[in-house]
Amino acid sequence: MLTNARLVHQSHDHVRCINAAISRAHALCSEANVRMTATREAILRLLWQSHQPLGAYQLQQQLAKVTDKPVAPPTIYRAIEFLLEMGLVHRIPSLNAFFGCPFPTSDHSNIFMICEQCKTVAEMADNRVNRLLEELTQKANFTLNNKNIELFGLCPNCEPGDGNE
Amino acid sequence: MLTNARLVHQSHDHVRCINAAISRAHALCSEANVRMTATREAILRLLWQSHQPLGAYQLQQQLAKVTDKPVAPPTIYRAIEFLLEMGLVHRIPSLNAFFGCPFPTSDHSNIFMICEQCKTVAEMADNRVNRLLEELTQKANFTLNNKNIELFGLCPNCEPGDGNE
DNA sequence: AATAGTTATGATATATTATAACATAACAGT
DNA sequence: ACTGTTATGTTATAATATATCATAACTATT
Repeated sequence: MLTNARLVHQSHDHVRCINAAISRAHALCSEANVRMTATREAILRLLWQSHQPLGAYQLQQQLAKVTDKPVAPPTIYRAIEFLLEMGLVHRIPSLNAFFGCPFPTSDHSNIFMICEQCKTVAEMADNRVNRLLEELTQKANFTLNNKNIELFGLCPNCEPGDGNE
Repeated sequence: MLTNARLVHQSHDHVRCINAAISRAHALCSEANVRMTATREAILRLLWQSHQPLGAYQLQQQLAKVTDKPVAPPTIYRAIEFLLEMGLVHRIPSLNAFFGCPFPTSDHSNIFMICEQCKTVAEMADNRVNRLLEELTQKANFTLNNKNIELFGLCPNCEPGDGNE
């Protein structure tokens, strides 16, 4: 099982998170011979600001603060589209929101743990889940191409009883 | 494992599907002391017309055909909200669309198999999946409340090689 | 059956999310 | 410098969803 849950749910040096993600992104792009432009990097950076996903229009607002000139929705969506294609970000359909993928190089059979209170998203990949779903869909003669597994609940920080601080 | 995959993917007496769903719905509502009104029934019926999910505005159009007077979006969304709460329909977030739940009485740990070609949705519930996800989330100290598991691929009818007809 | 309380719908407006279409700019290779 | 490609600007609009206030329908009790 591969997960960033510990990282997401505990306080950590998030600047390193961001920088690591950005440099990974640059590496992936130059490898793929595609351009990590200023806009794209800015958006990716914003999506890494926290572990909470952001909507396109939130991104637009945040971007307006950071850069000088405002940017229209299509630009935002184009950048997002690019980042999605490169596997650098994920979209959470139930939230209409996006966030930086912590494992851009691994295959994307991803499971998202979405905290209903603080909205942070942690990610998980697990082969047993993959195998099980593969088995079940095969029984139904369904050819599985893609998954979106959204788990809603409370992260350790928002769980009243415990507390992880 | 509980699934309606066979039913969805094979030709069957769909009028019975619909009627069964509607009478189950009535039963559930009278049991819960809530009202299955004409609008709500009409929408539920539309959502059962096929095994393809419908968006709110599609429902609005379809409803306009069936009934005489047109109905505004809030009415549609309110009916949907009610049906969702009663567990009679599901929303597929990636599609912004809704469809009739085949197992309104069972618990809703549901897995959706969405055909990328014909758009039909079959549903599945499986305890192994539930247990596995419970186990994984526990390891991450995440309290699991709800799931949305969307599987994208090809149903047997749309799979080129095979064919199930 | 009149009344009051609750629940459902009508109606209007508007918020939110996403894309179409066409123009311009920046870049990459010759 | 020129050309083709890729990225962004700009404007408009489509598609999805909700807020708000008014009216109607139902329910239970007098």
